[in-house]
Amino acid sequence: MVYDYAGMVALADPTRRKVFELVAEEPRSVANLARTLPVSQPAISHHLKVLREARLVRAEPRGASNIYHVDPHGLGEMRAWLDQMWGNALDAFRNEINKAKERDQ
Amino acid sequence: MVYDYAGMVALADPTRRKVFELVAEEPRSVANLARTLPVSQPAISHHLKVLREARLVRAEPRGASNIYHVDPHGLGEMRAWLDQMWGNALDAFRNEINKAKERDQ
DNA sequence: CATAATCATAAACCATAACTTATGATAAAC
DNA sequence: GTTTATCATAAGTTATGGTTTATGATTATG
Repeated sequence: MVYDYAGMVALADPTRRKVFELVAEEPRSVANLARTLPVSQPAISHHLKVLREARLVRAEPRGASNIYHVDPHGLGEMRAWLDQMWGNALDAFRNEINKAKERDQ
Repeated sequence: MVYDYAGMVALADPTRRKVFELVAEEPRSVANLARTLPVSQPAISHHLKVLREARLVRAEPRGASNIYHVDPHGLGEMRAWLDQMWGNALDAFRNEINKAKERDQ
């Protein structure tokens, strides 16, 4: 797995999480997001850049606007990595339980 | 859903992620983690506190030691929340696709 | 009882990152 | 062609968070 955790970092910030959720709800322009959230337009642009580099969203130019959508591929990558991580964690946990049971016999 | 994202924040830091992975591999004491990783013992304690408050790990005193384990319940909560989040995101994405198709007919 | 080991917390420090204002570039509208 | 709207980037400030050293509390060890 070559996933680099960028998605975790991206979604760890509350403002950025809100941006993502709004974009996930329906595609939106930067201006729309800036109007909706209580931060400046450059702040929105910056958050979108982080989300973009984490492949959680994708920009699509429409005239002077940039419409942002979720990127299902990036989302899938992150999901796969997390599924594996806590799959491993839960497997290890089950092993511990079993070892403990054997000891107690 | 009342999940408060603490798990995302917890796993966004590389050191903390490493701590979690080591604990997930097998239960470990604070001293063991401090010996294994290139950070001080207080740093380890601090990271464990964040992971604990996110309910990703659980402490179990054994003499003077504190043995940390993964907490399957907290892990399950985070997983459920994420599954719902990107479930919603992917549903919304599919809706957009369908709307676009209808428009193009 | 004295010493050593384990751990959590507090204080201080520093790097990073989240914001703001300012600016320039591109595209639409008039 | 001028103006207006949209957006990204740069510079600078503030806030946050990860780290270390110092310390005290608790538990085992001799």
